[in-house]
Amino acid sequence: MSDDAEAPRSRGGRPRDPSRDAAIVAAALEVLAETGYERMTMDQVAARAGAGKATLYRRWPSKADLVVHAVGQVGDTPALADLPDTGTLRGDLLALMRDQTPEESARVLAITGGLASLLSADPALADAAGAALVEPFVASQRLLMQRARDRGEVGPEVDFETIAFVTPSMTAYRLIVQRRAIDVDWIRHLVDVVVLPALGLGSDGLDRGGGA
Amino acid sequence: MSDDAEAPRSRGGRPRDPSRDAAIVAAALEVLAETGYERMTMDQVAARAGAGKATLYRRWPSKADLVVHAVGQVGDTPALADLPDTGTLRGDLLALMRDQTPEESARVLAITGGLASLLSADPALADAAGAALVEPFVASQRLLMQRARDRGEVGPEVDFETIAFVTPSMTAYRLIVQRRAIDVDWIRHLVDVVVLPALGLGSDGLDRGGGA
Amino acid sequence: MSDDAEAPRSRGGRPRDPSRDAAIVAAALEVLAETGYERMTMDQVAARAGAGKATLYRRWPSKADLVVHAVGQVGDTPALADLPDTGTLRGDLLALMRDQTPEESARVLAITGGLASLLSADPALADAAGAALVEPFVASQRLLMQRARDRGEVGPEVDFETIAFVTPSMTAYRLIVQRRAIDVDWIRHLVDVVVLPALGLGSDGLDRGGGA
Amino acid sequence: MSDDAEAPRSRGGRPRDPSRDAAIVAAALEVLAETGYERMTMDQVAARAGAGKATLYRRWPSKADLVVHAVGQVGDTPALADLPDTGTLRGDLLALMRDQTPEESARVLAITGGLASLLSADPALADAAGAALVEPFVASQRLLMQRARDRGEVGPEVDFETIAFVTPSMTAYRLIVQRRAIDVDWIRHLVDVVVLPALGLGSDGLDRGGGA
DNA sequence: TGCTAAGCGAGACGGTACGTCGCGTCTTCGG
DNA sequence: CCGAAGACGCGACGTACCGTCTCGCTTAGCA
Repeated sequence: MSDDAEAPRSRGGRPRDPSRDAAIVAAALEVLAETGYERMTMDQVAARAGAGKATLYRRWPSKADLVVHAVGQVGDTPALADLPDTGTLRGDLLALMRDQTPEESARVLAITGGLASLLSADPALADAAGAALVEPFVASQRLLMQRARDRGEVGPEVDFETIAFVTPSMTAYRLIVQRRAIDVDWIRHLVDVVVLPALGLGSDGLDRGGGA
Repeated sequence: MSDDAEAPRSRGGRPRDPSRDAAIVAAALEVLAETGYERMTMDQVAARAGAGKATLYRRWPSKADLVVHAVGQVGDTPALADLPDTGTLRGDLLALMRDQTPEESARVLAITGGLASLLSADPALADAAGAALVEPFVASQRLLMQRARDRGEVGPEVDFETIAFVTPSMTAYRLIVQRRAIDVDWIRHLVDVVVLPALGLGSDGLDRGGGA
Repeated sequence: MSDDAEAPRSRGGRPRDPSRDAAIVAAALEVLAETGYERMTMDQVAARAGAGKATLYRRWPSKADLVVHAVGQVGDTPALADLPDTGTLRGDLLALMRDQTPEESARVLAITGGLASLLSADPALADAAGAALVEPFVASQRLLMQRARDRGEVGPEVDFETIAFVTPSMTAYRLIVQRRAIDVDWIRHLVDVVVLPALGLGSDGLDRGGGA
Repeated sequence: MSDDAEAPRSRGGRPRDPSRDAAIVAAALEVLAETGYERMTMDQVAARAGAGKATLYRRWPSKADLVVHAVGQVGDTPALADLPDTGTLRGDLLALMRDQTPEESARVLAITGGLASLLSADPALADAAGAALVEPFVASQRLLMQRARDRGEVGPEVDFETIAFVTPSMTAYRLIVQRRAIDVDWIRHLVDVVVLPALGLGSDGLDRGGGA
């Protein structure tokens, strides 16, 4: 990845005001959470950010791009580096979700709900959104499982490719279709009932009973 | 309480032409599959149905309502009565998907992709869409599992509530986010690697290896 | 004028209810006076007449035709036979307008105002409207003048063709453009100041002073 | 009290492009002359002006308002300052109409015909149309007569208020109801047969014979 | 210090789709 | 076959939003 792909700042002229980026993204997320993607308008966002529309379009080429970028900011994308390490896969998977306060969860719910529209707006955009929002999530799942295999916790024959999508898929479904928040109990239940069994980590005193 | 709770006004006036409903819904699904929700226009649908726009709006109050209704029709909602009965849960779950020809699958993919926008347009609408499209799917999963329990194939302690959502969730994710079609191999892999293990039906000669 | 131009009432079937004609025309005039031609709708007229729209269109081929017919009814078109005969042209011309009560005048004002739209809707229609509404008026002017000439009151060289249009034109202008009612004073002023001088009947003790 | 009582908001924002006003008004007049008010559509006007519909509606709140304004522009309102001055009232009145080329006359005919609809659309609109189109015409008549009085050509007792309306009224009638163009012969006949006699300017070698 | 190029808020602009409404026709029922 | 009721095809209306384009002003960085 070279640096030179960034020097079109020809010469002279007022530099962009970085404070506008933050204001616009914040306004976009607010409006998105309040009204959903369809009903959110660029004028609304500009007005709430105290910006002109040209300032928005100077930074992002379209409403969809702005939203993808904004939403990408909110998911404090668990950096693959500092994933939790509790010693067991179960502990790791639960820890991954533990930080989510209820408020944060509600906010993500609202935004995610408002986001679904994007997925069909444009195939390329759907890919971008998927890559920006979901892939990091899938990647962390995969990485935790790989660590478990390295520890010998999981056998070498297990196929991660499908199982790594279980939690992201079901989380997305719950957020978007069911519009229900993600809480620790639900995550624990999902891990114990679906993910660990699929990985061959049987029912050893895990949560196996009924749940919502 | 009788079923025919439908005699709203009638007395006088030309009755609605039921053939228009069908024509409109068909046209809507065509256009939806071809262009996606955002680019589909009501004029387009009306023209293709050979109808006036007023005829559309007399039946559905908005574009979104029309689409939700139309999409609800397409799911040849597996009638809970005639679900497959192959003797084993695995056979049943695979048979559930077997009818899907590739063409049908591609069509569902196109429509589903075009539909995602709707989920955020209006919470009530999202509920309606969810209820019309996904709940029947979840219900058949649940019912097949219940039959397996009745046969003694699955223990009484297993929690269906979460597991019944695995296949619908992952199917939706694949269709909407990944935009990949559903084929039998993928379904078999999903069933063998995730669903059956979660139900306690271990790896007895099942597809357990890697897959896409 | 032969009778045979009227016998398409083929055979059998319920005869038309003549009371509907009157109800429809009355309703049309009401709505026309209240809202003007543009804002008057056929549904409105039908509803007020307690009729179905088909009943309207069975009698008149279009909204414009209905209105022309209806307005033609209101102008109790001075039958050329029983024109007033006071012995002098001035007396005749004034008598022609004398019947108009203020209420009648206001009603004509309202309707005429609502009518103007018609004149441009369709050239043929404008002709029809002109023929039905204005020509009889012009004809009575012409006829009164002709009688005056026969009496020797007016010389044989005077050209009626233009002068017969003076009162109709100025009346129409006042009603449509100025939206002011026609009253006896105004008519007398018009006759004395414009019409009679044009006919060579000079200012002999006539109203010659200023007026509105 | 200064004249420039016009500084509504300004501060910021792109100013309205005055060239759009002209283009829109021109397009409106073209379409109006070609098709009449009823058949003229705002999309048509916008397309021909190379403008968006919003640009039309930003300036005029409705189709009717646009047309009234546009038609008001067409009347190359004989500036009261440079009215003809031939030395006699008859010469002045004829000169007033002389500039009208046949093409201009046909154009005015087409537009005026297309305009009549408006008169009933809304009383206020009718007033506006009257004020914009007819009042200047009446005013020039009145002014020419006043000059004749100042010259001693016309006696001080003659009432202009009614006579000034004769030519405008009869012109409007001819244009709108009869849909016939205005030509010099007809004007001369009108002046000689009606207007001058009403002013007490007798038949001294004037056109007094029959005419259309 | 003053010049210049670019950023900025504001909002007009060309398009395009929306959802509504009116016309004139057609289709049911009951008389 | 008439009449009330009202659905139908068509097409224009006026509104709203997108993404672009001016305006007049402000704000660096280079001279």
